Amino acid sequence: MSGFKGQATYSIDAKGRVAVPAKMRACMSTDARETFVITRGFEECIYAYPLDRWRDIEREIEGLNPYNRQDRAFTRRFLRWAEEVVLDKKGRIQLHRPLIDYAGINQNALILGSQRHIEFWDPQKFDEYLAAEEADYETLATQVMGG
Amino acid sequence: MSGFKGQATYSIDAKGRVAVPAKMRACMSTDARETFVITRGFEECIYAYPLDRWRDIEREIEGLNPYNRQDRAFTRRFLRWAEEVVLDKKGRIQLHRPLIDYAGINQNALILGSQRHIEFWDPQKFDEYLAAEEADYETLATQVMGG
DNA sequence: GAAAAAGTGGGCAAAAGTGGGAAAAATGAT
DNA sequence: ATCATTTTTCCCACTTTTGCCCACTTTTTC
Repeated sequence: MSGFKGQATYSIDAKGRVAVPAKMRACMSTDARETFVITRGFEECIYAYPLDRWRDIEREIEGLNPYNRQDRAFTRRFLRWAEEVVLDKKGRIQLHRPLIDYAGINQNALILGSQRHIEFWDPQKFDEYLAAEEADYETLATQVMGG
Repeated sequence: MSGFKGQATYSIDAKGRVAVPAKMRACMSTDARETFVITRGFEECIYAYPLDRWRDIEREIEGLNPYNRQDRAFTRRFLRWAEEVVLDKKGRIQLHRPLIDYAGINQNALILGSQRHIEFWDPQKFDEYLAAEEADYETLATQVMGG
């Protein structure tokens, strides 16, 4: 079982449904393949974690100190927008208004595989995000992965 | 199992299929011989990694910090174009439009073995690339490998 | 020079993606 | 409490894309 990767641009219908690309569904363990936890992502997009990955994140959260003010603040902000959703028979995920509005998505969604999770973006917003990052790809690669 | 080397010029058909040269297929471990991960390469070409080699790369990506902005940016840009493809019965790889267009390939592809991965180039683009590099081969060798 | 392997091309069936409608459930007003 | 309205859930049908298979040509090998 490998990490999520690749991209797709799919339409969102009037009911807020988007298909999870088959190639991404294939990356998940068969038992966790039906349920995702979706939430606000960093930068203006929606994150979707397969249930088993979400369990790992929960474990990290449980490692925080409830007697520490900052830890409490982070926990509240982090969990606030998270919700569990089940794929329908055609492999679609149901996104709810508040999340769709947060990501600014309408009509089409750009779907990105990002190793441990899937991201849903408004295509235009993603372009703007890429353009706004100061470092170009090659520089970034050298910085992050070591030169 | 040795590294990839050598070159070939094969045709791309209307569906975007190119044969992986038999001599390169022979360089792969028998179990990983069927699946590649293809993605945008540095410079305008397509990289193809055998699955086992890709696993190593994924491990590096997993070492990044999802709570760090730069790490997220790199992960998105890096994984965006990656996709898993399985060779068909005749040993061909399926390249999709976006990658083909990125590399500017039409009709024919120049296929290069490059140690850990295989590269697909538009033949003309590769010539231009060679011509554009300021350092000639001998100088480059001295600089990179130490003189 | 024949047999086998490698490379090229196209057709067909299955799966993926898209949209919409009916049944069931929830909500709210009289 | 009942009925109407809205929302949600489930299922079905259509279109497009993808994957799979077969046949042919060319090249290599013995």
